[in-house]
Amino acid sequence: MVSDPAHPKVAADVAAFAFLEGAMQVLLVRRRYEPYESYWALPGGGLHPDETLEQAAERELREETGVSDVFMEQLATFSEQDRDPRGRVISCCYLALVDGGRVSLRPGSDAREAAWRPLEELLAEIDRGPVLAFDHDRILQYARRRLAYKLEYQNVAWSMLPERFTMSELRHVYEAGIGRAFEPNNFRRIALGWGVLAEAGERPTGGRPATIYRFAEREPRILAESARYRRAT
Amino acid sequence: MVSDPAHPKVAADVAAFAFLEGAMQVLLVRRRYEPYESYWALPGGGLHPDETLEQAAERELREETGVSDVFMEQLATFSEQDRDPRGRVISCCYLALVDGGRVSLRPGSDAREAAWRPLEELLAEIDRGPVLAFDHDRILQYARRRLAYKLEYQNVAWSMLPERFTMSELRHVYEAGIGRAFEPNNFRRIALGWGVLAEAGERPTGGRPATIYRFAEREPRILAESARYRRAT
DNA sequence: TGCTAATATCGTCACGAGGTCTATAAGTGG
DNA sequence: CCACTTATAGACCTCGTGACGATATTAGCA
Repeated sequence: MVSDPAHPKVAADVAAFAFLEGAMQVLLVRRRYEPYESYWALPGGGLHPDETLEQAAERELREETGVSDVFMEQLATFSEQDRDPRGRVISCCYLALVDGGRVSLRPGSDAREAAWRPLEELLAEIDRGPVLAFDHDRILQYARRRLAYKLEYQNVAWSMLPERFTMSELRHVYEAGIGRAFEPNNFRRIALGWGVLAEAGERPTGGRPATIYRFAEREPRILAESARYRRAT
Repeated sequence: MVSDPAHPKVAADVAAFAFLEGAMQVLLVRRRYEPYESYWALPGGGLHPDETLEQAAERELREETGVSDVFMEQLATFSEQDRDPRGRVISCCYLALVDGGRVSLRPGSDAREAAWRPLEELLAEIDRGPVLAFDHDRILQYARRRLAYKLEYQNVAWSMLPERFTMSELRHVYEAGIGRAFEPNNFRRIALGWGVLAEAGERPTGGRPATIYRFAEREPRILAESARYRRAT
């Protein structure tokens, strides 16, 4: 497969995250073919002529894992010459946020299997040495930083939660995505201050029942302006 | 110029900003050839086989405008099928910050001329209708948002200032880049609080002389953590 | 029925960042 | 000597938010 260097191969890869079993998980596929045969990798593949990069990312995610209809945002484009041993491949990477309880994994033809892997464990493993195919270790680290930032900045957590959830569940998503424990009461006060949560009943918990919330608007919205050295009168 | 759709043409474009004559300016080139002949556009061009996208952005900026050795950061990749009438061209766009007093413009072979254009006026013109070639109107709007965010987030203003500057000059860069007036005393207190400014003499101003500052470190650094719902003990 | 444990929710305090405003310092030109 | 300009400095106040304890509501159990 020789490629005209003026027209390199272009691909889209996806770092998809979900909150499952109390931890943040990333969606990986096991490669069926060379190169990196049997390695784990981020789902992704070549751009088709009739689609945008975002459409390619959605299609590859659907084809390789069965996951569709999720929040997606462009991350960055990676263009190092040696990132693919087959030749020049430029990869535009996307961040996807998935409600893990809503989707079921169906590995596609290019993948032996698709699976959620705990993010923290995987990142710790990567710190000790290469794990994923291609430059996907680096891409995953990049995606993780963006995930943390995105959660603090916009109300995108609804993408990773069922329709109805408790304040604890919301907090757990934030704690897992940002990688830090939060004071429950402070988190609660601030989350309610966003003005995007609506009450939707109660749920027994083994202790005092928890209020159930839903997102009043399932559209991305800036949660907090960075309010530095505000304007003069 | 027919292109294999599986291997589209890949280009890098640059939105370069500088603070000149009291206003934020963006660097444009006037196109010499079709399509969009004689239109103003962002500097940019096709990726060479032996370079990364960032290297291509630097090279195109240097070749078309004479500007080199500037702060550069990837913005986003645009892949709409119809963004170039010649066929499928995917453009990876970069944000560049330039010290306008340090560089001199030298238009290259692909450009009739290169010029700084006042950002606010240009954006107002864009609001009234298409102005730049291709989808560069949209890319410029995207770049402007990133510029504002970047200034608040990291100490990248040194890229747009001479070695030595006064607090007023620094504030003017922020006001022009973010598009808002700041209370001088607040700005001063907070800028000094960053801990990255060092005093370097005085300069007469027509009133009380201004303290001259320089950046103690000319490396990107986070200025303010987003401190929301901090961790529990 | 009491007691404890567990979980969620609520109230309060303190501190610091940042806004507003006023005062002072140090030049220029009448 | 005074008015004017520009930069710098201090005082004060509000508000967001981190820290911590108190209260509400269930289950389990003797």
